[in-house]
Formats: sequence, structure tokens, C-alpha cells
Amino acid sequence: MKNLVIVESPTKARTISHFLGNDFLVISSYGHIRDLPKSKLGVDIEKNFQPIYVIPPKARKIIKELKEKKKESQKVILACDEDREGEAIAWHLAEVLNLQKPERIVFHEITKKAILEALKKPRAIDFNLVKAQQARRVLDRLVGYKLSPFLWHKITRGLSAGRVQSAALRLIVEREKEIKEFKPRDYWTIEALLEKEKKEFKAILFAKNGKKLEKFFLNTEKKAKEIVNLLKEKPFFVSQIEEKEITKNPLPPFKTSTLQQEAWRELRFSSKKTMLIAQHLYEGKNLAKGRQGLITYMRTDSLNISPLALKECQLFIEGNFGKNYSVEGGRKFKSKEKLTQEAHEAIRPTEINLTPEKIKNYLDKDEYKLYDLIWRRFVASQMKEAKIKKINLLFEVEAGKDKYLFKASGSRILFDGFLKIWPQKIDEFALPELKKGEEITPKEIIFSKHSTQPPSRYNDASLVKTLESYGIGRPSTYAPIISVLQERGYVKRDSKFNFYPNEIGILVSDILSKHFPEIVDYQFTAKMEDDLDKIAQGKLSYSDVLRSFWLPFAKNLAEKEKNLSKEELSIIKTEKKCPLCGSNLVIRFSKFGKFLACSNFPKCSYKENIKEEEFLEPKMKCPQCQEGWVIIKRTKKGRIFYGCSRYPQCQWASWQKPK
DNA sequence: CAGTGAGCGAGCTTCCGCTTGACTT
Repeated sequence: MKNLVIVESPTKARTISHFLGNDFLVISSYGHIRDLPKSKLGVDIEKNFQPIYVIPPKARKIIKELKEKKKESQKVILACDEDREGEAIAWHLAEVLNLQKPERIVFHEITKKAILEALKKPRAIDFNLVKAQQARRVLDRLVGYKLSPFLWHKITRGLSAGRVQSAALRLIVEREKEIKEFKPRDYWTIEALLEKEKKEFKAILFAKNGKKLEKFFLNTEKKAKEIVNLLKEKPFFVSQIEEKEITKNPLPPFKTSTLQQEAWRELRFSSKKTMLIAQHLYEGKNLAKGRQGLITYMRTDSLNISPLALKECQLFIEGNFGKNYSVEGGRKFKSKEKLTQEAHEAIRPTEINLTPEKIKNYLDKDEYKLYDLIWRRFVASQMKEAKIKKINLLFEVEAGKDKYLFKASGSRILFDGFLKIWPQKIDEFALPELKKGEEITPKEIIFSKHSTQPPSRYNDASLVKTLESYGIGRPSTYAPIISVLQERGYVKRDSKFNFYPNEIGILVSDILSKHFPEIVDYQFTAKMEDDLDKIAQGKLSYSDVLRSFWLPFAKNLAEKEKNLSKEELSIIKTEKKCPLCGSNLVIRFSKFGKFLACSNFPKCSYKENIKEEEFLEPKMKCPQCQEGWVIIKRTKKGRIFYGCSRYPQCQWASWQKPK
């Protein structure tokens, strides 16, 4: 008889199975195995918010297998991740498999030693932690399955709202408003072009009479010109030579959020693409010596590194770069976020000796790029800090009673350290040798105009970064959040792939902000987490937490359902004029989507289609007329079909996806 | 399979977090 060990991920199961040998059978649950029903609320509010769990069709097969293996096993050991969700999965497994005395183990690194140690000290399931997860699940269900129907009633079908997606949407909508309202301000800067021993360099005006200039000190061209004329041909004197040594520390290894950010910045991979490729690297590739996983788990918010990996990395650095590039004892990192659930390690290569170059031939182009990023970031994080010398030369110029100060900066890398493999832009510039008091006359003094820039639209990187800073969303959900906002039609990508909101996105966000401000408050999740922690510690009860959220929320919701009219909420005003009567046009929503109509309806029934075509990707010409494009359309019942963008001139349509 | 706003009413849409499938016409 074997012992049955259940973990969450099949790749993890394979690895552990390898360590444990023939006495153990290791199987994966593939995440959660029970959930609230999809088509109903699934919460008995009257009965202390009792959740009603069902087994989703997807989980049936694996549960059947687990039940069979249980019969053949001596005992069942639940080895799910050590966090709130993992504890809940363990509990669901115990329930479904009808385990009388479930044995729960946890480990923080996937090594033989750690797992054998963990097996020696199984514990019981932590019910308080399970309760905390249930409260999280039920609260999200109540918010999502109550607010979404509110939007269906007041605007149009198919919309959605939720604790996470609505906060993310609000970020994008409010940023767009900031951009629209932004008024640029002009300012000027003045630079002196200097030369010494045939070496040219620039110094910038930064202070007057010992006082640092404000950004808008020169807010007209006239003022800038005046100063240029004033200082022309005047001698500059070296008044101060500042030298300082700066150390630059490497960044920590990746976690999910930072991997997505860096992959966007460096490779222009979307969050979705990054996660898909990372999954491939995690699951492994067929290398010369067989199949091997290349990176640790990619959905993590932990920066922990196993001691063994730390040691190996240190040896690698010493062997390849020399001892002066390694850090005594290795470097350890901690996540800043207090919500970190340390169930995994940081994202790192599983074997440091598999350099990107060495395995390049086994990877496709994108896999190689991402692996290279992960490998270099991890190795760099264990390398010595860089040392940089910064030199500032200050020049004084007198003009009448006033003294102006100019500054020229140079820097030199004294020791590159981690920069050797993680290059950063450091303007290495050597200033010529100058002595204090030395006189120099500028070749030229020039002014240049600048304008303040509006904040930029969110992209995958900055959105994930902002969400994480508020504690909104989890490593496994950052990429899906972005997808759902697009699927609902709330946001689109511009030509630079940045996000901007559609009318419907702005409408939904504004309605939620106005009528349900507590839900879209950026602090809502953090407050919820505090309560969940207290449930986990046994200091607050599950039903008290949910009740204190639910009572005011339900009351407000009932009032808004009753008092707000669809007419009032769902019509978007525009500046466009009706060609028939001259009134303003408005955007209205019907079961076929949005359209422009006259605000003077029913007196004037002018209407026009708002063309918002969803092209078939990759773009394809209409097979009939060869002029229009194939676009994706929907019937009244929601079934997808394909048609020509030149309808009604061209009547081509098809159920089949054209080839 | 090509339209849109009222009202009738059946049946449907929807959340967040764990995890990777794929009934092959």
C-alpha cells in the first residue's frame, strides 16, 4: 500500500514523486476542486452566509481519480501550498475524499530534504485560515453577483463589476481624465557649452545667488533670452568640485508582478504572453539529457531563495566572474508588501549552470528571451554591488549684483559588479581636469524650451505595478484582470499598446464611483485583508465580517435599484449634432450593442450605427467582394458569425470561420 | 445572418483565485 500525496500543480507532483520513490504516489489536484455554483449566488445569506459548494465539471475527472487512488492507499497527505487558498484546497479535498483525520504538510522549497522533514511533522487543517478564504470567496461573490446584475438592469446585458476589476477599471478611467484635463506648462533651461583641452562638455544653469532655481523660474522665452545675453562672453570660474562614490545595488530576483513589468519594458510582452511562456519554461523542455523544468514556479509574490540555489549561484559567479563579484553568504530579499503569502520561492532558473546560451537551441525565440531575462536577473541579484564615481563641477558667473551657478556632471564606473550582466544606463562621461578657481569662457550659451508632459496611459507593466501596490489582485490574476477588462469592452489598447477606456468603461466606472464608492475605493481590498487576517487569527468571526459588509451594501443596492432610472444612467451625451433636427446626439445601448440616436426622441427618430468593428485576426478581405474586411458579429441570441464590413452593400456572411 | 428606443417574459449574462486542459467534427 502506498501513501497518496496531493499537491496543486502537476509539475510539482512530478518533481516530488521523483524525490519520494515508490512508497508514495503524488497526484495534482489542479488547483481548486470545489467552488460556488456558476449560475447561482451560492450563498445562504440568511444562514450566516453559508457557502454552497459544487464540483465544477472540470474537476470531476480528477476527483474520480483521487477517490480511486485513495482506496488503494494507506493514508492521504495533503501537501497544498502554504497560504489561504492552499489551506482551503486541502479542506475541500478532505471533505470530498471524506478523510477522517486529514494529514496536512507544508514545505517552502521543493527539495528532498525539505519534503522528508515536512512528512515527519504533519498537522491538522487550520480551520480559521479556511474560514478566512471562504470569507474572501463569498465577499467577492456577493460583490460580483449583485453589482453585475445591477449594471444589466441599468445599462445593458453582459456587463460586470467586481472588487478587483472595477478598481482596475477606475485606475484606467481616472488616468484618462487626468490626461484630458492636463494643461502643459512651458519652461526654459539654459546651458553653457564649454571646452577644455579639446574636450567639449555642457553645464546647466541651476542656481542664482545661492538659491536653487525652481522648475518654472524661466517661464517665458524673453526671460531666458535676457539671461543668455547677460551671461554672454562672461568668464566662468570653477567654484567647487564635488566628488562622491555611489553604490548601486542589484534588483531582487523576479516575482510574478516584476517579471510581467520587466518583460513588458524590455521585450514588449503582454502580461498574458509572459505568463504563457513562463508556464512553458516551468513545465520544462526536452534538453540533451532529458526533460527538465527550467524555472521555479511563476505565480508567486515571494522573494525567498532556497539555500541550495543560493550556494550554487555563488559558486557560479565565483567560477565565471571571479571571487570579487560574489557576495559573502549570498543576498536575501524580502517582499515589501505585507500581504505576501510565502508559499513559493522567487522566480529563478532551476539550474544556474544552464546558461541562456547553453540551451538556446532547445528554446524558441520568445522562450529564450524570457529565460535570459529570468536567468540574468537572478544571477545579478547575487552579484556584488556596482561602484560609481560621480563628479560635479560647479561654475560661478557674475553679472552685475547677481551670481549664477552652472553645474556639469560626469560619472565613471569604478567597479561594474552586477552591471556586468544586468546593464543599466549609466552615462559614463569623463569631465576634463579642472582646478578650483580656474577660469573658462563658454563657447556658447544656449536656451531650450520644454513642456511638462501629461501622465502616460497605463500599460501592462504600470497597471500591474499599481494594482500590486494597493494589494489588489494576486499573482495568478494579474493577467486575467487585463483580459476581462478588454473582453467586456471597457478598455482598448492604443497604437502603442497602452490602455484607454471606451465610453462604456467610463460610464460603468463613473456609476460605480458615484453610487458604490466603497467598493471601488483603492483601499477596499487592504481593509478586507485586515479583516481576513483577523479571521485567520481567530479574533473575528466569519459571519460578523460578512454581515458588517453586507448589511450596508445590500441596503444601498436596493435603494439604487429602486431610485435610479435606466434612462438617466445609461444614456451618454455627445457633442455631435443630429442632421435632421440639430439636437445633440446621444449614445444608447440595445441588445445589439450601442448606437447613436437623437436626444429629441421620440419626436425625432434619427439614428445611426456606431461602427466598432471587431476584425478577424489576422485581418482578412471579404471572400465575396474582396473590398471589405471580415468582421466578427453576433446574432440576437449571441451566436457568433462572420460578415463583411461593407454590409449592407455586400451581403456576405458565414457561420464558419473563413480560411 | 443584418438590427437597435415601450412592454410582455423566458433564459441568459456576472465574481476572484487556485490550476492547466483540448469530447476532435
